[in-house]
Amino acid sequence: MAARPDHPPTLEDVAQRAGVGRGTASRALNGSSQVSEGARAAVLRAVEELGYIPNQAARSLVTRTTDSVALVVSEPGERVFSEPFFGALVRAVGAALAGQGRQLVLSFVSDDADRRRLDRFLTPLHVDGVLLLSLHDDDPLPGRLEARGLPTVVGGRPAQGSAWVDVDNVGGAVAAVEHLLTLGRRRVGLVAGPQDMAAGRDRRIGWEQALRAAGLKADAKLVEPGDFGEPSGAAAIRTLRRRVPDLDAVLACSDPMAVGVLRALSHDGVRVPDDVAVVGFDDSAGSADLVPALTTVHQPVVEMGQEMVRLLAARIAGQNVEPTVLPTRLVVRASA
Amino acid sequence: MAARPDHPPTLEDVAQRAGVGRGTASRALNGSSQVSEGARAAVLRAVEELGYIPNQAARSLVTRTTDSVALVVSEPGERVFSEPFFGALVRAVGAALAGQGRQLVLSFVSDDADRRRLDRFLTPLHVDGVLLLSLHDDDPLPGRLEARGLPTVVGGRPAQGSAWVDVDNVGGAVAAVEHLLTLGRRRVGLVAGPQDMAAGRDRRIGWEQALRAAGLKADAKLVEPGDFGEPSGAAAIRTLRRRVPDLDAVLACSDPMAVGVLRALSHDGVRVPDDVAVVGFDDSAGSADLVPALTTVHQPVVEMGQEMVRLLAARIAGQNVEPTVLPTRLVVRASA
DNA sequence: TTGAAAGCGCTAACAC
DNA sequence: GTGTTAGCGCTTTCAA
Repeated sequence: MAARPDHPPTLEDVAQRAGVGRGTASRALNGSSQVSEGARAAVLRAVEELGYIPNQAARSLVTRTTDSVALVVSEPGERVFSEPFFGALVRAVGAALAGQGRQLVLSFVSDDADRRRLDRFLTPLHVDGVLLLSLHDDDPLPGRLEARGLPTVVGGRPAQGSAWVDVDNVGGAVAAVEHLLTLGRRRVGLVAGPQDMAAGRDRRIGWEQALRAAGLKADAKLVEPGDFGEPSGAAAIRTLRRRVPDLDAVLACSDPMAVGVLRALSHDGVRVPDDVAVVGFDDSAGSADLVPALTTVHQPVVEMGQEMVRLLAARIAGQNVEPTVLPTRLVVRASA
Repeated sequence: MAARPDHPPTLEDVAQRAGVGRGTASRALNGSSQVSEGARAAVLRAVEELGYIPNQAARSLVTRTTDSVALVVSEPGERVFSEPFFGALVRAVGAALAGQGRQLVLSFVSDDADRRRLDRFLTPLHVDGVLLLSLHDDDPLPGRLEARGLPTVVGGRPAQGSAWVDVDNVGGAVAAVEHLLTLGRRRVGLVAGPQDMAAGRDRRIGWEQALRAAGLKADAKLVEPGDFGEPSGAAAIRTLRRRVPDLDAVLACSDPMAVGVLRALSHDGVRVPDDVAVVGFDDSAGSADLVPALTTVHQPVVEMGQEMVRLLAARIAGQNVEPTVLPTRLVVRASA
């Protein structure tokens, strides 16, 4: 039983019960080697009997660490969060953090009120580090945080000057287009993503590279941008086919857009892949299941979450880290 | 400038700069009425000049509150998180919590290691309350937490004895079936969800109710369960059509399953809605956009998140709350 | 190896 | 109204 009636047991209670001083109890629990086996055993037993759980606030006050990291999602619109990609990434981050005994604090920033609130929360005293999912290019947050001495890792795009993790969008697009060319296609369209996001730009760059490398022209006519959403994919493929009647293949730069493309083609009576071959990007963990017959560029979402957490841990430990580019992988399937 | 060289300014620094005592500074910042206007202004100015940010750990240590709540996702499988529903709900919860000045701590529990870890974290000293997304029926967590004196609100299914928020799945299914009957359909199949989840069961119950109320038989032959995923929807509708050749309508109990149904029907050359009318459930925030032509039972995900947060805040404030059932809404569209 | 004691930064009770 | 002070529960010197 705890000494104080209603409160949970404190370290003092544990020490008393174990017949040692508070200092020894603390050392025993924190794995100091300067503790005799006997003392350590007594403390551990007392902990067990009392159901002692350390008070994190008290510990933080003195250690100036919190064992928690913030995952900040800095977004332009709302749509993003309902996409599978987000859930999968958060899941991976959460699991990786748990493995380090750290807590995941999730924050969204969409307006100035959010920004003000976060500005007071994102300090070295409140979190040990921050993971940033920044969807637009000119986000000032990473810089500000680093300036405060808060280790930060950016996910999804190269933020200059800070640690980041990205997937190889260029390489993925190259592989996709090469695959299409191998199939004998020569008019490969691009249902592109937004060009103010690195992911959108990089995929376009890869498409261009592969085309040029094959001696083909990366004609701007072959490109129609969307917003990563399904309807925009459907609209884009229709525009593209109207503009380029002999289009025989298309690379859709997001999962939902690929679905939109497929749906529009199917609706318009276009045979896939006979008339038009389609390759999409697998943005979510399980999209391969959603469209079983679609060849996709697989995005390693889980690995990305793990890598972000790994880099952040290193930075918290004071090490310098190199940015990571995770390889993408072309998953070839018989197109429907 | 802070007194100590490297550390961020403390309340003591603020007080000194404002020319008041630490107590007054504290009162001023916490909005006590027992502070003169002059003193308050001086403190506020000092805060501004120093860039003072309160040390939450120190505050928690004495107030025994943390201004943070845990969102625990207790899951059977992995798939769930990559579904749009999850992201939308987390988003809504995060926003609502931010409005209360509380932090969102996200935790996943899938194995025993997670359970042990959470058991040490989910205490009144670490979080003010917990929001629980429990996907299976027999989760012991809500009971344990309440026993610890930790306010808990369960989302997604009625957990007996505790506060919970659910959407009116029964009513939604009833409305869907009634709509189908109004259209003149008589053989209304059900692509059901897992029957060990309340959401799955309730939708089936609503389907039965509506059929019986119309004097029709809720034949078990008309029901084929899936796992909420798209492929299972496609498989289910095929089984159903084989078993019930004159099937003229179907209610699909999840977003992805509805998509699977539509895709299978379209692939099999079945006209929708002429041959088979389809109604789905809109589990995500934006599914209406995904399948623009599908009539759906709209699930108020955002409202659900807000309501969970609202109830939790009330419970943290010591009030008793009634469980909430959020109304669903039938969104009728011309089926494709 | 260990106990005692000094804080970490804050709130709240207590005097004035 | 306001300053002073006593802790909140923990880690970490500092002596012993």
